[in-house]
Amino acid sequence: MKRDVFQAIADPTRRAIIALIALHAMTPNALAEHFDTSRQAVSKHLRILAECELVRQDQKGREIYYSLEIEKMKEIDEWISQYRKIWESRFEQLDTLLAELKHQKTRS
Amino acid sequence: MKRDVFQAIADPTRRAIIALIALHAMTPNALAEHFDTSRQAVSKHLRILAECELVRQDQKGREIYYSLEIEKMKEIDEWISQYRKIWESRFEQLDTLLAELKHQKTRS
DNA sequence: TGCATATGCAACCGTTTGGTTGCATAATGT
DNA sequence: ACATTATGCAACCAAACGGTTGCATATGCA
Repeated sequence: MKRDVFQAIADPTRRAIIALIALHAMTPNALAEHFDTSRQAVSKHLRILAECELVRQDQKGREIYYSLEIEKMKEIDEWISQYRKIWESRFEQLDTLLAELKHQKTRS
Repeated sequence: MKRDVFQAIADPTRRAIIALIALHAMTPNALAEHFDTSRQAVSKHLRILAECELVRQDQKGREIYYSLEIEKMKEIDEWISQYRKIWESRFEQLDTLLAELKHQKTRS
């Protein structure tokens, strides 16, 4: 069952999990307390996140600490960056247009 | 039926549609030729993209030209930017660490 | 006017999703 | 040793997803 990163971040609960473990590693139990779903549901979300390598697991005794694999987030950033280029270039175009208008006004 | 942007970009076909209409506006028929699904399936994807305001529709006669609403893409960029901050700060930390190590080596 | 074309919508269908409950396993503490 | 705690896994279920086909509507053209 191959899942990609975009599938993983589609669910709001998973995005919330990502936000939480980005700050510091957390156990499934600790995470579950932040949501009004069962611990097992959170565990399922973590499994999905682990499947596409968005989280790292560190076993400490019987506890497993999950933390964000920030490198994988770059994949999303790379995807959005191609569109960032578009709006940045449009902004530049607007910028030069405004400069031209200002120039015309000064001359009139 | 409220859908958010992350749901919308979760599907690979929709991401492909986004990539196509980012360059120039296209009709559903023209889009459908790029995929091996029915025109109606593409139409459904367009409806979902339109629901969360990721596309603009321009009617020209009986044709409807769909183009990317680039502003909405910034929403995704804003989300990812909070994590971009994390890996950039980590890179800086690594950078200063390397600088320190180099300094120590020079002094030894 | 009549016919082809472009599109959206509704109904249906198999698969996936996100949740639940129950159970098994392993580590901790008394 | 035994009860408690932390976790994952399997089975089940309703809802959503992504696709299909069929049909309705509206525009363009001869």
